[in-house]
Amino acid sequence: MPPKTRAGVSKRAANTGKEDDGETVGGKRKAAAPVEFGKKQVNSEAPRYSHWLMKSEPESRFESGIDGKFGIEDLKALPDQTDCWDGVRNYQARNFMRQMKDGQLAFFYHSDCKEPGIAGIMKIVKEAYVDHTQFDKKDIHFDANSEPDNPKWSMVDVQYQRMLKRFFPLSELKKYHLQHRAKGGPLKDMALFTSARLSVQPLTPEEFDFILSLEDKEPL
DNA sequence: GCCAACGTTGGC
DNA sequence: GCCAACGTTGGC
Repeated sequence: MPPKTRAGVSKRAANTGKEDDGETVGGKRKAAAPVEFGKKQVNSEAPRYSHWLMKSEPESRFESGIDGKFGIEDLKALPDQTDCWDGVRNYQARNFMRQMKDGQLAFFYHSDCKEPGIAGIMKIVKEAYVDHTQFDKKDIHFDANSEPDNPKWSMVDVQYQRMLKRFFPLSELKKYHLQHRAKGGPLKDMALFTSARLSVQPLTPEEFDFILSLEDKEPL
């Protein structure tokens, strides 16, 4: 149930709902999109991603009197170690969740905390369905502009898989990213850096595998 | 349909 | 706490 990022609903949202289907993202801006996912695909089909990274804030931070903290330890502690990833209020992030398939893996990323970085791995165990919090007036993610017969926001269920053998700090990932950008390598276009604020991001298998391989390496 | 203003994210 | 980056809104 925890809202994973603070993404509140904009008070100024006066949405007609027209931006909400398909791959087109809310904004019309050409979005500095070094990765192709921002663009509308000419031949319809959205690219099929197989791996993901999802951000959540593991440390307490009160907003409207509500603590949105949710780290990987919180997920691990739940019954079935499973939870719904509610509270996403960004179209790009939502659209990625809608592409997620049962059984796919996602990194659990800790954001907005002392040590941001990747903490562990989870699995998608339920594909996108209606995020109920958009209709709950008392929920911090309530969206007055979303109509029950045409809900704007979706969520997926995720299940804890395991912690990484060691934590991968953002700072370390960034060093690799910069190296790879200069000389080539799997992390050269990683969304964590090219679309830094996106809370749900796709990873290529190469990115995913490379990051996993760091488990057996010394911290850079 | 452009774009300035506003609000949020999230690293530092 | 600061503030750069950038998505979203809404005036024109």
